[in-house]
Amino acid sequence: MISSETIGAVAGVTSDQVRKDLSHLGSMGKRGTGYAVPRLRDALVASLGLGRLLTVAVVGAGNLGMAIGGFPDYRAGGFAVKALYDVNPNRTGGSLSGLPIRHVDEFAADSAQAPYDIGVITTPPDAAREVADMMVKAGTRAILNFAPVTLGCQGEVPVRNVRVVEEMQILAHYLEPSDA
Amino acid sequence: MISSETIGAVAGVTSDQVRKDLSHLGSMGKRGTGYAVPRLRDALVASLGLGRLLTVAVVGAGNLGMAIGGFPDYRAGGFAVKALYDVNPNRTGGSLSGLPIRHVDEFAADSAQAPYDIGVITTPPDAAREVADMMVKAGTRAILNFAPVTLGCQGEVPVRNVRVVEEMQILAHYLEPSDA
DNA sequence: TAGATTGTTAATCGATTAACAATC
DNA sequence: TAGATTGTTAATCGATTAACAATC
Repeated sequence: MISSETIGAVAGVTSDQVRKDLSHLGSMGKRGTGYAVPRLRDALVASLGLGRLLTVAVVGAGNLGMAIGGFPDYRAGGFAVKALYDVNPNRTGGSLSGLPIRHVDEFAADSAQAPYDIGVITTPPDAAREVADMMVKAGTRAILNFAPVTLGCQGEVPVRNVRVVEEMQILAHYLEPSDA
Repeated sequence: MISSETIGAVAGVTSDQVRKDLSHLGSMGKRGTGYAVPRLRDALVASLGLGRLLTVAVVGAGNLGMAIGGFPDYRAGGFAVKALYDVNPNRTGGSLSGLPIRHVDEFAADSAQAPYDIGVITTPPDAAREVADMMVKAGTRAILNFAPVTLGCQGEVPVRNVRVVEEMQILAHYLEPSDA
């Protein structure tokens, strides 16, 4: 058993917040005693859709793309990297540590049955927007953009129903004004 | 000149929001005509501290670290990658496309004069928390964590004054519950 | 003057926090 | 019963949106 107080202390939020959030799952706790951990975990897994690995496609088989897609450390923890895509036929067709490297033209067909949960963009900046549009059209559920360019809200396909994480760009906003 | 209406249309927000936000800079606009672009830009640059490049240090000179730190595309756009750090003496001492590869023990001393704006963690997961603590102690202003591990709010040094971007982990939260 | 657009005040909305009756 | 802790309702807070007088 665990109390909302304990969960809050561990997570760095208030017990009120924990109870409020958990109440969305229904009445999971027992008054006077707290929450049964196994039952709570099962309910969270079911609610958040963590019962399966999130599928990942990496587009851009350059150094960054291969580093993210190809190495074991970055293939752990709830994510299943399914394929690496590139536009250059010289790079495609083979595989990298068991990860197939496919031509970017095959992305849509590969997505037809089951869209990717996460599309990672590791192309040069001038190709990023085009790739993002392609992913949106193919039903990719989230886009993580590592190309040093802001995709923003313009483009052929409006980015809706898809969260675009503008990596470095967004980070800059977190910084306080320069003291220099 | 540009109006709040036009800025809002481009940025995808309402004109009210634009005016509200810009009012923090003081009275920059002219009623009836809008905002003078050069004056507005200057005020934004001054306020957001964009007058200089944000300095970046990458810790972990593995494939990912070298891809992010060493290649031109990822060194553009307002960021100046200053150094790559690693714990393995066999990897340190040299340079990668002009970027010095230094031993991680030198990080604190290198930060003493001018702390890094952004510290990028590209180590294996079991070293990430230790590196984050080191960065916080050294005054690093923001941390971008690429190690597939959640740094969270625990650790030797509480993470204060520093935004930790939990890469893949945070992204998962953006996804809606699985439909599978 | 008349049309346009700002800057600010008021209203709305949602999320967080506080409080507490319910109840284990 | 008495202490503990939930689940929910009310209060607070901040941010977004609406409205409009000021004024270019």
